[in-house]
Amino acid sequence: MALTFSILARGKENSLSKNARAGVLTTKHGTIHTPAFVPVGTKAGVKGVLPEQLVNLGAQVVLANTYHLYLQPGEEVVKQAGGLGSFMDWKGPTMTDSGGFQVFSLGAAFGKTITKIAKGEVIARTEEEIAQAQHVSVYDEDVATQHGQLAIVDDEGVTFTSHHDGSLHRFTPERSVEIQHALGADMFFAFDECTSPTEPYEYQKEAMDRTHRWALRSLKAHRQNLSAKDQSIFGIVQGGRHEDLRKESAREIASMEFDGFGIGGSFSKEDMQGALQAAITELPEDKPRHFLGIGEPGDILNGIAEGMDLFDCVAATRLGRHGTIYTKQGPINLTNEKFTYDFAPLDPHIVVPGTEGFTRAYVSHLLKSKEILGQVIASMHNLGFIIQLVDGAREALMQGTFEQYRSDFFASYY
RNA sequence: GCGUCGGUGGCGGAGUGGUCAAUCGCGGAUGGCUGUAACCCAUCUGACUUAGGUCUACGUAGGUUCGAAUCCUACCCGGCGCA
Repeated sequence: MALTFSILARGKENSLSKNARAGVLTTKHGTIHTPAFVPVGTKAGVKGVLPEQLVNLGAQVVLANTYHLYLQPGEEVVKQAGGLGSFMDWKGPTMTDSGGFQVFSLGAAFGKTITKIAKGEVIARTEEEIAQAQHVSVYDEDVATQHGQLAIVDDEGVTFTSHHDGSLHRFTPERSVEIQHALGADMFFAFDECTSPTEPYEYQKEAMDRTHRWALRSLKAHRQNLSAKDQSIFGIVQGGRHEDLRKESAREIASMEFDGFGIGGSFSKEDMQGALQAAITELPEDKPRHFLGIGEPGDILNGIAEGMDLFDCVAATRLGRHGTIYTKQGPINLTNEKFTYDFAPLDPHIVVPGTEGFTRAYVSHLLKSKEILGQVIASMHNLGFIIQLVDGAREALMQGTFEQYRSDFFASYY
């Protein structure tokens, strides 16, 4: 077994967080205490933060991306380097995402304002809009350009136009797994289709069924490659915001012999909790669960409450680079004028190793003057904030005080 | 002193008779960002405003014209060249 998982503590019976758990996940490259936050290093590098600093911040595992590394530098380079961890000099456990998210971000979501989390009311597209969108059975080379998209889905796989040079590339579940074997992460995901919440029910169902078939193909491709037996594969639950589909998807994916499970999709904020609850009840207790692409501090605590174990999210580093830092009182945008003379610590209520001596005024200055150090400090701060938040949640679960911990957080964070 | 080129909004720099409160870039303000096409993107950036407009503006002062940042005259200031 490439991976073992055991649960050490659970949320209190009859509490809102009775499904929460704290556990230990072991891989060939080390142990992960869960719940855990997984910093994202899409292209085999967490933007702005050295591996050594990640360790100091408390990071236990990092996640990279198949699509991006396949395009650059190519999986063969990573393979010859000795695998992802060796390539980037990260000594702990690693994960890779399958490229399924790029089906969405370069496909239906391309050039749109809609992203991982949709804002406000989600309105299903009209039949006309759907007809014009990316769903075709036979790939037409001009379709992508025509509709301003870089990814086109069909039943067999996805055709991408490289965002680097416009060249055409093809991903199938088998190909994604093959690349992920070359990347060699301890844990990786089955190839899936992440859908837009604006898609109607019928399409969510169709995409979900396709994701299930792809899951089976991903799993089969993985099990057939005995040289990859140190790697673990996670299946991904889809189903959009519909609770019945989420349930069905979770049941279906759970019936397959995956080592762990991911919950994917693009949500509107209001639908997230419901979709999560619907899926989780169908997942086996004894395997790790990863909430893909989530999230913001509050979303993570809510995910933990529902029983999720792993979280990855680009928000911490992206927000940091763009000038926003997390504080116990909520996020603040350090580039705002009001921080020019604010000589307080970034967040007076926490200590993030490596950034504890910097003032808001200083980092504000660095960010506004576009000094790269500002982005580094803000990214480190945000990663440290999230990791400590999750560490605290794990601690609270062990102590039986998680519900209190969560409500304390929401009482001051807004 | 003569000649010549030029003086435009915080800065750089377009515009060279009406469609100009004036393209664009920088700077500034604010917002966005949740499996990273993301050191990115969006909006605003003369004043007042009942948000439709109103007023003051393209070195200064006059003038031509229905109409001038744009044409003419004088002056002031700057670069360059010659004395």
